[in-house]
Amino acid sequence: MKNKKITLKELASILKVSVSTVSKALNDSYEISEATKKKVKTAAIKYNYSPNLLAQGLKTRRTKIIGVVIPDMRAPFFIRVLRGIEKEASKKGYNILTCFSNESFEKEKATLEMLSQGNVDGILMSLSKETQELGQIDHVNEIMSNGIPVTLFDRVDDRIECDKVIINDFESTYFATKELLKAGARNILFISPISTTTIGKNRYRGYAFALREHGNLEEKVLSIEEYKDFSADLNRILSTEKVDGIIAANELTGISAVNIASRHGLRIPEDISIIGFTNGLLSMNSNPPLTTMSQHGKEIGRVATTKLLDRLNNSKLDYTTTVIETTLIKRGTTRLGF
Amino acid sequence: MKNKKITLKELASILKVSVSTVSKALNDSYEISEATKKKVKTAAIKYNYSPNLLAQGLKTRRTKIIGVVIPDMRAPFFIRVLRGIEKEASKKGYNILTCFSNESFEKEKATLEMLSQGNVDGILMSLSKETQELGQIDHVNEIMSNGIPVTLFDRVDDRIECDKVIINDFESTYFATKELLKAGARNILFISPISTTTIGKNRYRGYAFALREHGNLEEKVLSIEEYKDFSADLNRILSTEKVDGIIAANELTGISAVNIASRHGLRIPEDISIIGFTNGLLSMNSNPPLTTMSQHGKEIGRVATTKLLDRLNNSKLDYTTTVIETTLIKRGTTRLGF
DNA sequence: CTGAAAGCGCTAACAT
DNA sequence: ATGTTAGCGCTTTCAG
Repeated sequence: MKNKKITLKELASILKVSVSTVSKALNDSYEISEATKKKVKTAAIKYNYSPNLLAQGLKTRRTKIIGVVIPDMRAPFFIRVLRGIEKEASKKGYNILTCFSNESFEKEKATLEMLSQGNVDGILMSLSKETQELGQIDHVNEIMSNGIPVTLFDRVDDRIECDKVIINDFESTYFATKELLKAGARNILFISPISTTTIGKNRYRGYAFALREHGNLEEKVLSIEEYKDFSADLNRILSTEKVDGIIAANELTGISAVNIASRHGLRIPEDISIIGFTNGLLSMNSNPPLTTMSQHGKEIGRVATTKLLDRLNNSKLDYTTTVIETTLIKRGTTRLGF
Repeated sequence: MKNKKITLKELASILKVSVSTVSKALNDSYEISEATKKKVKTAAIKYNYSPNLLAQGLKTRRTKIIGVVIPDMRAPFFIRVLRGIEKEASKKGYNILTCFSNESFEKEKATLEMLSQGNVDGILMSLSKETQELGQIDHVNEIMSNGIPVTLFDRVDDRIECDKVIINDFESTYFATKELLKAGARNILFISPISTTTIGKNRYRGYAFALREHGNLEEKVLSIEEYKDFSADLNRILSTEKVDGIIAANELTGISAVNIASRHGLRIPEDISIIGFTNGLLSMNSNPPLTTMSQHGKEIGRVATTKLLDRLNNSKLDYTTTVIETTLIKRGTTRLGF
């Protein structure tokens, strides 16, 4: 009996009732008697009926799909966020349409345009690097003016009025730097491949502020444009300068720093302490395991999804910004007990 | 002028022509004169018209969306495949609806059901662990009988008739094992967290075959059920037995093996050689960097997408299985020159 | 070359 | 409590 898809109309004619009766029965309308509801529902199962989502969406203006725009799918952080989003969304009966902007403004814009063509009820996104460099926000505002709510996470823009979920970037590097200072480090290098993003800037500020507070210690900053040059750059710095602490603004550079320092003959954490960002698989499995600021990516995804779904059910809510606090996960690249 | 979304009907009334004329003009129908085509198209841009994908899909039975079902989003391999899929799909004007089965049969089944409700033109998927353990294939056959083509990748089932993209699992571990033998290893441990999947079984067979060929060397196999027990299990083996080579059937256990062996006081690769699977960030960034079998995940994704899209355009094609050959990436966990 | 009209599968007033 | 009907926005015969 389970076979080809069947339509409402066909089901109605099998049951010899009208389509609207079937539709209402399936949707548990108060207008329909319990008896027919039961009859319709069992028939629906028997004939393997399931509604055509396109038709339903066309009619109700609801697709139960939320679009997710991720800047970089290689970054473990975003993957964790995605996990959080997927879990929460599927719990609430929503599906996710995942798209990647690859840090490109044009791709991001094109993605939003396609998402605005009726497929999704709302959008979760993190701004691409290029978008933040260019300071563009029109494309985001435009999709919202089309009635599609957007919740931004991680990389946001103050000028966009919408729900946001961010981490306390400034404080996280501020505290990370203080930890290294407490452990005795005085020559702390800050490594960032995201110095052009809002979050990258805030992380730098936290680092710089801690140094200033601590007797105006000298800043050492390595901004990375291309990953391929990074190794050479860091090696040069380690050869020419004394460095006894490193703070990396993302996971990958943190891990690379561990490996490079280690090959450079430095003992970790005896000679140099290192703190990274994102508590992902890389950090857990490096040698030694990397002390890192956990951004609670899954939680960010979960909260962002909740906020978006809340808004879908009540568009009158005030816009809010939620800050997810980071946590320092102490592991082998920093001295114990500090 | 760029503002709210506008419909075909509205555009038609602005231009004082019929909706069908507008529709045909936009779709470059031969029935429409060049003059009106031009007029319509410029107006479409001026008034920021773009078609409602739901309505279009309802009518044409084409959504330009392909569903992707991934068993485990933490696995770097699948993420790489996803990248390949996304890139190829977006190049061809398709979007992807990404879903995760989390290695659960029920979730996989539910996902396929939802994907069969009209949202997607076709499906790319890799079977979940549980699905393979249970040997279930009905849910896949059912969605295909609903007219939605499926292309399986990596974890496939011979009993399902569809397009497939796989790697040469047997050969890859066969050659990997031979490499370790050539380097002098005689006590080679095979670690697998996927021993219940088809690919896991084939990888085991390749390993076993190489040992048998080489004078019936003794097999040592560690099958992992739970990651959390893994560390203890491996430590026990390393304490009680002589092991001078390890082949891990996936990336994560390969990396963990490196760390555990290293903490165990074994020098890598002098005392023990290790080969992992998947050429991901973890392997590149371990210490020492892991020698690994690259499965060319992006290529798998690209090819699978191509095959699916080809079938969407011509459902009469014969089903084919494409094998993507693995490549051994030699790095620091195996001795040079062997 | 253009337009009227039917209909994809569904929901929801509005009858009855 | 059930049915009739009018669309959602689009494509596509079929007429003109």
